[in-house]
Amino acid sequence: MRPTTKDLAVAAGVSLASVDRVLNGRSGVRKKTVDAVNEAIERIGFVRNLSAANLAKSKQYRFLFLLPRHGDLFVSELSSHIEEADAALKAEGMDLRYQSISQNDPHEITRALDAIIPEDVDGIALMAPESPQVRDAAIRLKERGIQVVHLISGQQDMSGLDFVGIDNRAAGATAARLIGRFCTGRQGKVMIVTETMNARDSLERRFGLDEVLTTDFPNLTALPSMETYGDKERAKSVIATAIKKNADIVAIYIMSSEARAPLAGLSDTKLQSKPIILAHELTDRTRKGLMSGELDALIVQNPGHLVRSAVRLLRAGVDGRSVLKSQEQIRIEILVKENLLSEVGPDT
Amino acid sequence: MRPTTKDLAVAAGVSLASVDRVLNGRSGVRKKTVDAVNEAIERIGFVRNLSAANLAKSKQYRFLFLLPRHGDLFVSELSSHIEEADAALKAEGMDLRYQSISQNDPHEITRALDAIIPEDVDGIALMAPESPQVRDAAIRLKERGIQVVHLISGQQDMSGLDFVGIDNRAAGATAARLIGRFCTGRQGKVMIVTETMNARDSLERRFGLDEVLTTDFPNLTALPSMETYGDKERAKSVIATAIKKNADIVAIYIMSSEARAPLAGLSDTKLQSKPIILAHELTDRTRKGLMSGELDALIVQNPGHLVRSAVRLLRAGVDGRSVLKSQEQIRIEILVKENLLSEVGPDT
DNA sequence: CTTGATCTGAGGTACGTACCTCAAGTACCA
DNA sequence: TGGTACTTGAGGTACGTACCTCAGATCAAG
Repeated sequence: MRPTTKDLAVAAGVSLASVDRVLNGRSGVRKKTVDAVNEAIERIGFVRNLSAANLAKSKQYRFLFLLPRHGDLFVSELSSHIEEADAALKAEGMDLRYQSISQNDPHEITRALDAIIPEDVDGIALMAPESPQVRDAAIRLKERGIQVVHLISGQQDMSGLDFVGIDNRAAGATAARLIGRFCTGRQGKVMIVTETMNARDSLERRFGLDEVLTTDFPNLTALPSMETYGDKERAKSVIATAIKKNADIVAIYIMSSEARAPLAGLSDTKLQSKPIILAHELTDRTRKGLMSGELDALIVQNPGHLVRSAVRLLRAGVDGRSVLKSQEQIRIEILVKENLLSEVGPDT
Repeated sequence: MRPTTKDLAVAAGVSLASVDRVLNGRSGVRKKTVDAVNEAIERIGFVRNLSAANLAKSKQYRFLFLLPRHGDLFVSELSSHIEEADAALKAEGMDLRYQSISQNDPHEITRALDAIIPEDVDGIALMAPESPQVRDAAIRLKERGIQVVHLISGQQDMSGLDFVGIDNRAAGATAARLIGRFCTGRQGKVMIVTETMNARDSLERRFGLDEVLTTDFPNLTALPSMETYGDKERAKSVIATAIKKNADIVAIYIMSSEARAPLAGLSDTKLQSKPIILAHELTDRTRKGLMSGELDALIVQNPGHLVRSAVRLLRAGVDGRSVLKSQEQIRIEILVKENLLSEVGPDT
């Protein structure tokens, strides 16, 4: 059997009370006693029984995800994974919820953040576009004892707040690598479409893309980023204009997580030859596109991982534990038609 | 606060003892009572407190991983992830170990399996080449009340035993897709190297590769699979012979998890133009190869996921729970230089 | 040596579930 | 109607940790 706190007390030559004081970092313990306990922990290989600890604490962790209101398909993926994680983690004392906030009004977001009180919520996972107001509100939250992590987009100055999401520079670079490889021996332009370049993730992806494209694929020239603002008609018109000016487009990179508008805009256009098309995130739309051959590859972050990673970070924050940030790095996954099905993958 | 068994008893109008009988599937309960309890569970949203349950059971799960003795780099990756998982899950009553078994002697493997007794071990994760003797020994284990899952390779007739690993047919198909895409506009041969075609995974990968290559990439012709038997010198000679016969090799697919011998065999060969090279699994060697440009892409299964998935399956087996097999599907990941770094990824 | 502050030990309760025993209840059959 | 088998309830202990109180020990400074 594994050693218990009782065994630990005996091994350290102190009382259970002192062991408790050391283990839970309470004050009023001589350094000598602390050392004795720590030494005994090492010696007998004591590991705190998490089940018992959680039970004794009978602690509930209430975490709130704040997601953009007029969400795209990827946001609905996220919310369904939140529900799933909530169900799975209920048994461990978790209570996960999500709530919609404005997509672009910093004042509304700030008001929502300021309205949150520690009595209701232990931590927040915030998915919101970058703005100084929001950043300050997040810091105020933290000062009120509420944990905050940034989800997916992140703020420019993270101010010691944690970030959950992929390295978007690397994601853009990955896209460039695939595009370059898929276009071996061809010369031409790469069209880049996104919802808005105001989003930090789009900026970083573009940066990573350019880096690899200019270095490794001089045969390809990236066009200026085009913005759809999530609007189909606008997407159609800007794309049509771009194609008229550049008949030699060989690849198209859809940078934003919402691929519907750009894909709709592309539907009835004509190019010299079928271009390579890359998009982000796995949704019903992009899955369909990949299966049918409309899309050539996807660059994806796993929404389940995002949610669970955010929860782990928030929980570590509440418990005052530190977390290896590198451990919470979200993988940049590449999907083609053939490895798409394996994407139902484990939680793990 | 969340409802407890006590609340559940009140809600169902029965005693705590009956609730316990229903929750833990004990016999001697009228259907009517069972229904009443289940109805109440739904109604009040009862979720068993896992921490309390684990504590009360004070159960230890002892799982043993059996890995091939003369393991390649990927096997060492696996064992280090087992140690990691062991440390992480100790607090939840897990005890994970691994042990080396013969790589190819079915009799020795069978002896090892038959020597395992339920007093020592609750479950086995077995990574061994396909053979009838081993399959039967695994079934005997199960009959003795020891859970068994097959890791990575799997047996032909799974006989109701669980399998943890990627869909190797799909992995081969993914490789074909990448090779085909990376060789756009080129005509030539695809060299296929593996340790041995006796392994089920190599067989299936080859099958998936051929399927996609013949359908979608008629410009590429796959050569017969070449076997290295893990030997550098042999690798050198077979590869040299193949290249002499086929100067138009445009791509090389290393199917086995051990890429060292084939890569060594390729090191001082000359081809008309630099071929595309794909390999499997992320090890120090393949990471280096990918970074330096020696390798163009990797097809990878995450060893941490494999280990945790095996543990979940074994534990579910011990607890008599069922698991959605689709939930335990291991992802087929594609790595290029740019998304390699994100591969330190989270557990979860 | 006294005083006050700091530290330690003893002992208790609580968390929610598992599992045990024993008595009492119900149903059915002969 | 009595006997038997099945079903239910009451009450208990146990798991390992957290957290509380209070008395007593130890220590440092005056």
